[in-house]
Amino acid sequence: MTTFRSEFLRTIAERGFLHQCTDPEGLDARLSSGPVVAYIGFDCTADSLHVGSLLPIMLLRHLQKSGHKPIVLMGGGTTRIGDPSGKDEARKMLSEADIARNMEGIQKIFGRFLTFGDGPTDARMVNNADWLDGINYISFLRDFGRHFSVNRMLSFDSVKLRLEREQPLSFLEFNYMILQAYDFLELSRRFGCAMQMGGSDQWGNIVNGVELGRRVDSRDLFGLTAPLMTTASGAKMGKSAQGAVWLNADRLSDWDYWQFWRNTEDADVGRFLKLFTELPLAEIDRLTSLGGAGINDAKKILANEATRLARGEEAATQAADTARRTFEEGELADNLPSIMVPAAELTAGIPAFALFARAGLAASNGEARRLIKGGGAKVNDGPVAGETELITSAHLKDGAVKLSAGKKRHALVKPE
RNA sequence: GGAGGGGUGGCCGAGCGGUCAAUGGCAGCAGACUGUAAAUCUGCCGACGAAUGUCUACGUUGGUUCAAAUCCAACCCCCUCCA
Repeated sequence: MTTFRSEFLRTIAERGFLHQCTDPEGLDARLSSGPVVAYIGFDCTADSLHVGSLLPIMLLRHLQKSGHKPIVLMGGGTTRIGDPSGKDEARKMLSEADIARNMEGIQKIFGRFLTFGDGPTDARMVNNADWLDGINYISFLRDFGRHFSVNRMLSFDSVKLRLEREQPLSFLEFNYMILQAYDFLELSRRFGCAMQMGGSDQWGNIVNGVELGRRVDSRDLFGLTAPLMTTASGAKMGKSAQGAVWLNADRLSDWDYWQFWRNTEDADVGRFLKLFTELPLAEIDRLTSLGGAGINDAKKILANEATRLARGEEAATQAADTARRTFEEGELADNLPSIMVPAAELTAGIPAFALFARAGLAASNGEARRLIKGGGAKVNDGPVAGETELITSAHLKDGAVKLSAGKKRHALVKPE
């Protein structure tokens, strides 16, 4: 690929964000000549986003940092219909209150990565329910439906794959790309938005939006996608022991978030440093060239930087400190995730399995039992005699009992 | 509306009257080896219970049977073809 003149394209190309672009030269010229408004759409089916969404969030951050205006589009309208993707499982119908609450939670995350406001390069958040809700079917079809060719829609990967695999594809879902294309048009009209970004799976939808803008308004719109994030071993990103790796602190502790990055596979470290931190490339090259034990230092830096972005400076240093004390010095760090247990209960004694389940180290009593039987459970770094061994206040050390599931997952039990 | 195929645990996918809490793979958890990595090997992997065990689960609801994921009926949903 040629060298870009615009800071934004150059940055994201160097850092590995760039997968496809509708018109790289045109976009480069446009970005070089002044601030550009660009957007990425996000679902609001949950009250937090997970690491899987981090890539697009970082794209918006780089965009803003290089002097352009990011728009965060919340899919309030589309969420209301129920996201039909991912087969036929129950389409959760979210109430407006749910959606509003989810948007609020998600907004908190963006506040960490973007600067919101009314200035020329300040980010803003909009909800597509604002225009989708009021659509009149007939006039919508007449005004916009005629610009879509079914023949062409059928040729898009998202649709084609489904048909080839004989998987269900509802009309609703088929219409998704039309609604998304319409979002782009609407944003270009309202805010002069000229670019849509997204994951590579959004390519078809984005291209449709670009074309709709040209046909209806003769606008020059641009589309850009980032590669789909997987780990080097091919797994989807964002899953951890406990499930999704949430960006919101109230869904996943700072400690666990830091640990997620600390446990990155060797082969991913360089790529992740480029994508999920803002360290200069030279520094990243230096870190990843260390090899051997040095790669562990690179992982710590990755964890620190990534945690700092999402959770703040303090959270990052605390998590790093806790990790150092827990893993490298083997002492009891009081910043581990902890649960409170009534002092009286602890005096009476709680069966080990029940305590592990309560501490969140096992999903059920049965799982806790298996963990203990399998020898993976530790109390105060010592072995557990049996599943039913009573843990009492006699086990308190420095005011807490340390439970461990394996070498990495720890929790403290404190009396209250 | 007609004909055919199908709906099984987080996912994929066997089973097709008892020995089925249901083969296998993926994902996950733990152990060994290491570097809080990967790869590899081993164990675990519905819930509850100290436990013989109990309960819940093979689209839904009924039925046949001593016994049903497996047979029958109706219904719901999906796929393909025809109208």
